[in-house]
Amino acid sequence: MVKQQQSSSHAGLFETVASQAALLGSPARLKILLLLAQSPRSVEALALETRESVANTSQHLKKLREGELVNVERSGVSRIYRLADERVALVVETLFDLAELRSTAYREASRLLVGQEELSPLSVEQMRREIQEDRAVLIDVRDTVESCETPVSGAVSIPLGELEAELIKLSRTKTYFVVCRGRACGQATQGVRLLRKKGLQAYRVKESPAALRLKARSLLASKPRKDTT
Amino acid sequence: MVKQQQSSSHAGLFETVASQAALLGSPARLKILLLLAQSPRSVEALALETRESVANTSQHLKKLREGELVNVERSGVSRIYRLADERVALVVETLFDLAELRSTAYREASRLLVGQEELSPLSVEQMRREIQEDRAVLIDVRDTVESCETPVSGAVSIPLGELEAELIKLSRTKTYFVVCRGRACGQATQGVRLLRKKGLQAYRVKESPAALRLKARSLLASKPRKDTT
DNA sequence: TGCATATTCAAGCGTTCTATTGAACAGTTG
DNA sequence: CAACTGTTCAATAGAACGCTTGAATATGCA
Repeated sequence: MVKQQQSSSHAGLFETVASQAALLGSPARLKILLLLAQSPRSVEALALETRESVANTSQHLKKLREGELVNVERSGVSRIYRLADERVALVVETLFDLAELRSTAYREASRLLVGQEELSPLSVEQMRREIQEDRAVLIDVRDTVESCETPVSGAVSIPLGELEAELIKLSRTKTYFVVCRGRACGQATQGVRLLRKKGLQAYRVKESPAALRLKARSLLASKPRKDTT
Repeated sequence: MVKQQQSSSHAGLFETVASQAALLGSPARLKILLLLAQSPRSVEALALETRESVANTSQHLKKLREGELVNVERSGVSRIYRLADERVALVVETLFDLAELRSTAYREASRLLVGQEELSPLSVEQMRREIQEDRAVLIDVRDTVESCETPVSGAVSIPLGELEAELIKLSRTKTYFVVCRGRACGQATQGVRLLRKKGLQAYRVKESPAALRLKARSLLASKPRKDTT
């Protein structure tokens, strides 16, 4: 038995937050947001990459638009959607963090897709130091479109498809960190396996480019260092 | 037209994240989580404070339990629910951040409930410095149960109901920062208005106790200072 | 043992959500 | 102007959701 207490929310504060949070409660929309976090895309492109119908994708985008999470602009015959704010990507990332922390179902699914042994044992700060001191190289295996639109500072762009051909140029004395779209993307794992098959020391970076950008910024804020790249 | 690209999610990675995110897409559950972020509570207490039926509250809690966001333990005749992890509170806080950033509806609702002019113009770090150097006092106006369970480091606990009686003891030369449950809670605003009516310089702290704890920790990590309190 | 209390369960009802289908609506290009 | 393309809209069926009601379960206490 507890004494009653004014809930102090006459207005729809919780309702507005919930309606935006509910937008993140659909796999289809999470996929869309993850893709938009890499680079702007047309409806058709999103539909193709999420394997959903165009109409369905358009409807999801409509909701995301109404929820002020994405913006549209016309470009010729198509409409290009983009995240309304980089911080939207970070919130999505936070949800993946949460699932990793607190959902056994997620961890099982993740084990199947991404593997564990490829993960980098180093923190982002440690990796960054290794890279800055030339003992390691950070490879971004995403499409060039994506790595141009949302570049990872200090990373070399080698799309996964070209990685095998580039292997010959890689130094055997360095450590390789591989980054892709983030947790829910298997590309980095594939890249790591490719590198390891050639005897190179390679690890997967768990964080998404957006999260890396944020961390880089806060690292710079707390202890400024000279920028490589 | 974009070249097709393996979506690389055979397993239900997005589905698992979405199912957890969907839990946060309901106002009733957000209220529950906000309350649990302050202190553990029984089903009945939660039902009373959220003004929902007990059965309904129980069902929401069941979902939250299945989603591994809360834990239960028996205590005599009632069952006490608590957040499974402090980081769950931070994710909820993040969603409120997002709404504040990106939902005009939220900002309107917030203006009605919480007011703007009471907000502290200082960052958390600045406030903490003021407090450590004795120019300011941080007042936690939550119930003593809550302020004991999730204390705010450096804060004095004066429940809102007792604030008026305590006014006489407050120094006129100091600045007062008032903290409550966070963004969606009007108590701090009421406290600030009370203090200002007496001519004291007072501001509302937007962050929740959980967020303050996190920030305090990372501040300590980056530039260690001696701990007051 | 039996009653009171706190919580959960089961069923039901109205609403909302997702994905599908087919049509409508621009802009673009010949 | 007409054909085409990319996108949105409208209508729909099926599932899921949120809340209510009433009953069932389990613990504490006389």
